[in-house]
Amino acid sequence: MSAGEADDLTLSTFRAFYGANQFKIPERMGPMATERYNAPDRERYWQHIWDKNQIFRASEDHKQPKCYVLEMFPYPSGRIHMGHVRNYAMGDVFARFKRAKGFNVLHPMGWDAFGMPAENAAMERKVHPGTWTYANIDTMRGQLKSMGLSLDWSREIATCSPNYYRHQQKLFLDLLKKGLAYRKSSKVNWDPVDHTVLANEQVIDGRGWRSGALVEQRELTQWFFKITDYAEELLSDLDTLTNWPEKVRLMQANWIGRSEGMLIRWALDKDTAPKGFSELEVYTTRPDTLFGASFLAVAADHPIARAAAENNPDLAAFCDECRRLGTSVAEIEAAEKRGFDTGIRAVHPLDKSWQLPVYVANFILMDYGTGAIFGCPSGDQRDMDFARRYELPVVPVILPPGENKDTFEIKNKAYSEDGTMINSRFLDGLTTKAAFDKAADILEQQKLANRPQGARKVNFRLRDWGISRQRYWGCPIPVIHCEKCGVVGVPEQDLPVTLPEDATFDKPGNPLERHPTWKHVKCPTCGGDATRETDTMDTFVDSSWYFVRFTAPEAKTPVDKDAAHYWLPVDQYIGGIEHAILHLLYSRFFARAMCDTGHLKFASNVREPFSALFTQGMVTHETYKSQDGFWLLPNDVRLEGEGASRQAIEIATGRLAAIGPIEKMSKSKKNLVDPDDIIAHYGADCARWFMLSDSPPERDVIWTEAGVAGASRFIQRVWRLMDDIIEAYPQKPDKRPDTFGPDALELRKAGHRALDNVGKAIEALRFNVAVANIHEFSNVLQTVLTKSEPGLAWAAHEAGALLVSMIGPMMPHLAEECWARLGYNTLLANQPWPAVEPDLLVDDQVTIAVQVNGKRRDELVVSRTAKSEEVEAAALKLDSVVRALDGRAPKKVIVVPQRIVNVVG
RNA sequence: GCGGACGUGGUGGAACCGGUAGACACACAGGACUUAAAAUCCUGAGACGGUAACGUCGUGUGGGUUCGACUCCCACCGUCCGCACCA
Repeated sequence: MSAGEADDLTLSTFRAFYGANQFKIPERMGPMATERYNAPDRERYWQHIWDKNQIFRASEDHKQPKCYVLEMFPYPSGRIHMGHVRNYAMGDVFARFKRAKGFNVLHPMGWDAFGMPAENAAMERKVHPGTWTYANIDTMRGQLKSMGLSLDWSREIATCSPNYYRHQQKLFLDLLKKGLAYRKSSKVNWDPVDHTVLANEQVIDGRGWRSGALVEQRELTQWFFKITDYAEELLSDLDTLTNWPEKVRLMQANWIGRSEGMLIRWALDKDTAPKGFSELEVYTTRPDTLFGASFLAVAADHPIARAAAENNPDLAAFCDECRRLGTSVAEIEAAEKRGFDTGIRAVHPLDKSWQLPVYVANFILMDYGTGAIFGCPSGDQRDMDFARRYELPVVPVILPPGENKDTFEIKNKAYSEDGTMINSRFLDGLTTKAAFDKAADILEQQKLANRPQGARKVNFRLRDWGISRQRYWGCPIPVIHCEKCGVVGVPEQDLPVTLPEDATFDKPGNPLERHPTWKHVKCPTCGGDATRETDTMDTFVDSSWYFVRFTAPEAKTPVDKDAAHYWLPVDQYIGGIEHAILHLLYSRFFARAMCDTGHLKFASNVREPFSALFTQGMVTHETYKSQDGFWLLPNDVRLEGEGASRQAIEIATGRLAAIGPIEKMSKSKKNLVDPDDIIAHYGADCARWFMLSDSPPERDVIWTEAGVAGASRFIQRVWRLMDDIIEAYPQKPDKRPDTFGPDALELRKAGHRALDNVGKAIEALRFNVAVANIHEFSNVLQTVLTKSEPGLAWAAHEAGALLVSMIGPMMPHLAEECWARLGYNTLLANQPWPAVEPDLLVDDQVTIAVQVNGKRRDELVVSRTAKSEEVEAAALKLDSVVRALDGRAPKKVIVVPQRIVNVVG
């Protein structure tokens, strides 16, 4: 695929097609214009050519340098939306650019195909979820193909296919063997609308992320993945992800939530403790504040609370009330710190004669730490609020820097920062940190019931990942429950466990559970009657390893280790910020778990699946509302006027419609523009170009008709430029001339400068900057073309080729068409990125600014190699400088070569 | 409450490591071509004053460092995002 190599198939097909389809729009559009470029028509043609030549298939030659470019695969919801267009346009520019730079590029596409919407569709429209899903995939595949993406479609996967999920079941069984998958009974988030359990990550403000229903707490036996085993590594390895957005790393770090503290066992007073309880273990990050303690508190679900409540109806009622307390933002903010004295007394670990009350409190979480704390009101605002309400002692133990011990007073505001210890006996005078260590050391050596009283402990906020879903349209969990043998993994030769086709969706609940036969099986171990697990896996499991499967989608095992070793990690991953925690954290966990179960190996010792991540902004659009209060599609309104007098008119009724704020495109607000309409009307290149222009890719882009029309105009302009080149210089001179006139040279410089800038911009995913540079160059080309001088014929053809190469990754169809028009017999998509001639990047003459006292007064054109003294002398002679100095003598002159002169006077 | 990001013309945005702020584009205005419109081409434009040359001001606000600050430091204001009783 080297430059200049003729591609016979392409050439002959091209000529045949070209001859037969001489543009169908023959109208002359003005004196300068010839035929307009018919994008939709030509795009179909080039897509056909690329497809026929299979040029985007990744090479299996593992000796070449590789580049794995991946965009987050879509959920097949029905049709692609503008968010997809933006995401895939960006990924495609990068993939095509890397191909041109000589990499063996893997750029695959697939479908995140399991999930609730398919079941909802089944319920509403009485179609099987599979039928619905595959129909959507067909539609969306067609739409993606119409975008002209450089995808290797031979690797397409759908997670709902048994060919995919059979391997996922194998992975599950191996995780089970390794203890990384386990079952436990626990309180779970139950979505009463979707009738399913949700992961903590899927509960937002106390509501289900999909249904929006208030989540309830239920005690159920569920499957979990032991992501907490990797908490430390998942946190510390974030530091290696230097090509991830800082924001995402921070969000993950906060989510994992590491804290260093200690577990402390408090002895309970025998007379007051419930039967069977002699001690209470608490978790704290502040053992240094032990002498400021004034109470202990446990969660309502804590075993000791339950035990104490048995003989105390009032306490039992209080605990019930705590459990009912919601977790939504408003409820937490409104909730006061409340507690109930259990009557139990605990012995202070550093003073046996000191007893503290044990409360049940509504602000203690059972599933963090040990579900029990000691309260130090002076050092924690919650404890302070609690102490004031129940009139417990408030003893300041930390003196803030700069405060005086004798005058320092603490009112109702706790001080939780560092300082010097006070009122803390043998810790007095120490710094917070030293006091922490001293208290911790003592407690670790001190014994309570023959065991150390305290132990340093790192605690994480991260919980294990609950993956059980009581749904049909997901990957079946491959286990069998036998009364005699317990939980038995499905033998490998019986995989895949497939979903029954004849499930019913007419009522809520799990169709697998109520299926008459599916779950009744024989136990693989003892042969007795047993039942299948009817839960399916969270769909986030499917997307946690699909990028691995792409490296060898036909492999008989889940992973072809050689292929994975070659291709992974993904070199550039692109997707929405909404996956900052869920998908990206799960995938990082999976990569490690797959390594530890022997499925995967990485070339590096860092087990990160995505070495660079880019999170693109959303596509937004104005909203419109009719006078009846209904949202209107952009297609349903006509816009008139501009500025303050701009107004929208509802086409159907002719009535005025309200123009609302610019928001993310969504079905609910109806501010949608269908990519199909745009592609059919303007072409895919236009949609792509618009998406890449102007807005920096990480920020939101506002979709406007005017912007699209502008992009379309640029396409026609490039097309005319090719006409102009060919018209002015029908033949590209074979030999490069020895000399170039000033304009020809200027054109060459502009071309190579642009080439350099555009390459760097694409590499850094700064597509808007690349677009600006291309505009700038095309402006130069257009001006210079009207001149006539030595070397211009050659330079013009070079410029044409450069321009076309530069737009190639962004508008591949137009570029391919122009490439052919310029007379090349090859596919541009197979051409290498042109080499920059470094000599052309430097100018002999440079323009430097001249400042007087930091204020720009003039500019000076000097030789690039001019000496500072010469520049200084020239600057001082300038009229403007003399005037600005107003007779004063310059005190100092600063000359920054090739940049600026500043005269201080 | 905690954490983070951002703030530049009418608009989207650009500006390398502290060195000519506003590249490029959209919208706008004027002109050319046209019977006309569309399309295309040319020209103009940060604000204020001035016919102009030119001057003053100008990157959210106030200070600081520097010969020089959109860029670095401090304080504040505003907008957006994430987390949230995590001991």
